[in-house]
Amino acid sequence: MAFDEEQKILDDFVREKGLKHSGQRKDILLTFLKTEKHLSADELYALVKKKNPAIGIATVYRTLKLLCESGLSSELRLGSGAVRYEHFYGHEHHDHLVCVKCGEFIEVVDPEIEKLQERLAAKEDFSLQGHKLLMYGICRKCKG
Amino acid sequence: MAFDEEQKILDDFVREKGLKHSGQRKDILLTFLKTEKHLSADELYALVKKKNPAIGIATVYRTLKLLCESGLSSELRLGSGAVRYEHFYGHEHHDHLVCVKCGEFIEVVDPEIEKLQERLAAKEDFSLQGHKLLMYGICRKCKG
DNA sequence: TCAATTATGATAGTGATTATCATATTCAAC
DNA sequence: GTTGAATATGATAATCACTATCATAATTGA
Ligand SMILES: [Mn+2]
Ligand SMILES: [Mn+2]
Ligand SMILES: [Zn+2]
Ligand SMILES: [Zn+2]
Repeated sequence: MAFDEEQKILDDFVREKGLKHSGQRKDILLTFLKTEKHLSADELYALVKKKNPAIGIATVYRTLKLLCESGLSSELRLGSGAVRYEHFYGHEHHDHLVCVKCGEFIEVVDPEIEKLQERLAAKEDFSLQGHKLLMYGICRKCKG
Repeated sequence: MAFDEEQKILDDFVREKGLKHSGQRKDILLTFLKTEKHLSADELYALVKKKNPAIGIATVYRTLKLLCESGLSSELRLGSGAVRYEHFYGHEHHDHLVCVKCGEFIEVVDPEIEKLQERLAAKEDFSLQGHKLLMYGICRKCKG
């Protein structure tokens, strides 16, 4: 069975919090991990239902919250509309170029930008904990 | 009467779009301009009502949309919760340090970061139109 | 096996925003 | 100035993405 590491992370998190195990959470986790996309709760719900049609949307929301808390997933908020979730564990930090035409995400990192953010925060005597950088524009494909 | 430039921008925008003028929009604009804060629609509504108690929240939302379209205001989305609006016309582009404790915004710019974003986008053959950089952490005051 | 505790699914409720609609205003043409 | 077609407004219903509630089911340590 794949995704052993990720499953262990969730199991440990659940145990540590005094929670109990459930098949639904496992189904949701595995479905989430199988897709490398930036999914909304609704989109993930649709996918999980193929494997387990009895599942409820509330459980998907509850599980996504656990995945974020345990470090397996992280939120992505663009404009209005639903929050999207992406893999976090085992993925390097990255920022996103978002195509305003087709909605495509391009994942990017620039170590220099990361460093300059630290410098910028330090100048304000601000303890930087994290950041979200979204860059909007037109992707290569959409430029034609 | 102050804010002549801004009023002209809205007037021109309204005329160009074939819309009509209204006192409510003027009240909302002037109230928005008088406050240098990052306001939500509800907060602005509360302020405008002091000057014009008959005004409706729907008109505040409609006007904020016009202000953004005409380049007088721009949206700021942090986490969940209401969208916030800040002055755009006559203000240099800037990004924000957001204190996760007190909610304070610190406005910052780093020309090098701006430039590196362009380089990053160019590398992906992506036409950059804009960006939103939010940096989260603890501000000087909250560190004590 | 048992009992305490947590998980689940259905669904009601919420908060922010948007749509609808009857009425009021604006404004160009007379 | 009056008119009338078009837009604006305020009240409020509707929507969207969640979040809370609750009765029932599953988990788990004793
Ligand atoms: Mn990503
Ligand atoms: Mn600002
Ligand atoms: Zn594209
Ligand atoms: Zn602070």
